[in-house]
Amino acid sequence: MSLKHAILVLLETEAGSGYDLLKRFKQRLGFFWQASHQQIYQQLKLMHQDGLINCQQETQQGKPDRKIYTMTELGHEALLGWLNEACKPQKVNDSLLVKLYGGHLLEKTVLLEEMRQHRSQHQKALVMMQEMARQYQHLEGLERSKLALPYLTLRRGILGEQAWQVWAQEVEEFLLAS
Amino acid sequence: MSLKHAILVLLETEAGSGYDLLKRFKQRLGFFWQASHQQIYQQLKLMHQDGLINCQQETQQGKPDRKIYTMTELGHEALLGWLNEACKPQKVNDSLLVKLYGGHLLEKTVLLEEMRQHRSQHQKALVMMQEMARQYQHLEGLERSKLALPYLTLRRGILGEQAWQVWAQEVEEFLLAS
DNA sequence: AAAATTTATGCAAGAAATTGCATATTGTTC
DNA sequence: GAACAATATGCAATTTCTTGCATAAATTTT
Repeated sequence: MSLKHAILVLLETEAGSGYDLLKRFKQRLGFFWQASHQQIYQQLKLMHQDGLINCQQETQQGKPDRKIYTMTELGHEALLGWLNEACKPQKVNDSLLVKLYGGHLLEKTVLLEEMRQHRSQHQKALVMMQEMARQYQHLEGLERSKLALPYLTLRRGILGEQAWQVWAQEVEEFLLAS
Repeated sequence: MSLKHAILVLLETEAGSGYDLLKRFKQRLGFFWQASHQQIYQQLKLMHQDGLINCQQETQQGKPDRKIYTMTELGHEALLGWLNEACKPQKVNDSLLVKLYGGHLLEKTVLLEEMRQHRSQHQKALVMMQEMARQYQHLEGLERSKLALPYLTLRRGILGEQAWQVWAQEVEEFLLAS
C-alpha cells in the first residue's frame, strides 16, 4: 500500500505530528490522495513499529501530548525503493458512474439533481486549484523551481476537473432534453 | 459499500454467474469500476445470504457447476434505495501523483520512463473507449436510446482520458526541458 | 500430443479502510 | 456564560480488499 509512502513523501520535506500530516494531506495531496485521521494515526503507529519513522513525544502544558514524527534512514530507503518501483495503474471506483449506468431506473430529475450537486463540488475544487496555480505563477527563481513538480500535480487536477465540467454539461443537456 | 450496488445494477438487466459478472465488469463498468474475481465471488455469497439475490445451481456435464444469480424483490428494493441516495464524492488515491510530488528524489529519466508507461496504458484505454463510442454512434432508434446512459459513462472516460493525455504531454515536456 | 489459455469457482490469511466512539483543551461566536 | 468549532489524539469493531493458493475441465495454439 502507499498511504505509507505518501506519508513518507510528506515527512521527507518536513517532520510533523499526525495532525500536521492530516492537514498537509488536505492542503497538498488532497486533490489526489485522501486519508482520514484514523488512517493516518494507525499508519504512523505501524510505521514507527517498523522503524520507518522516529517519534518524539512533546509534552505541552495543558494541551494533550504531541507526537512529532521524523524520517529514519530506513524510512528514507523505503521511500526511495518505492519511488523506483513502477506504480500500478490507478484503481478507479466511481459510484456516480455506476448510478448513471443504471439510471434508467430513476427519474431524470433525480439524476439531474445529483449531477448538479456533484458539479458544484467539482467546480469548487477547480476554483481552488486554479487559485493555487495562480499563486505558483507569481513565484520566481528557486522558490518556483522547487515547486515545479507539485505544480504539475496541480495541473493534473485542473485539467481533470475541467474535463469533468465539460462532461457534466453534456450529461445535464441530455437529461434536460429527454 | 457499493460493489454490492454495482453488482445489482448489472444483475438488474440480466441474470448471470460470478464469472459472467466479472466479464461484464470488464466490458461495461471496467473503465470506472474495477473488481477482482475474489471480491465478486465473496460479495455474491454475502448478498445471497442477505437475500438480495437468488442462486440456482446449474449442473453442467463435465464442467464444474455454474451458479446463476438473479435479483430478488429485496435486491431490487435495495438497488432503488441506493440509487435514490446521494452518493459521496469519489475517493481518489492516485499514487502516480504522489510519486510525482516527491519526484525531486528521483532522476528525471526514471520519472519520464514511468510517465511513458502510464501514458501508453491510458492511450490504449482511450482508443478502446473511442471505438466503443463509434459503435454506439452507428445505432439507431430504441437500441440507441436504451444505451444513452451507458454511452454517457463512456463519454466520461473519453473526456477524462483526453485530459490525461494533455497533462502527460505537459509533464513530459517539463521533464525533457529540465 | 503437449502446452497454454480460457472458463469457472472458491478458501483463508492478512492488510487496509471505515464507522463509531471517546477524550480534553483552546478559541470563537451567539 | 454557554455553545460550538477547531486542535489534537486515539481505540475497537467491523467491513472491504488484496494476496496467495487451489482445483478442474474445455478450448485453442504450437
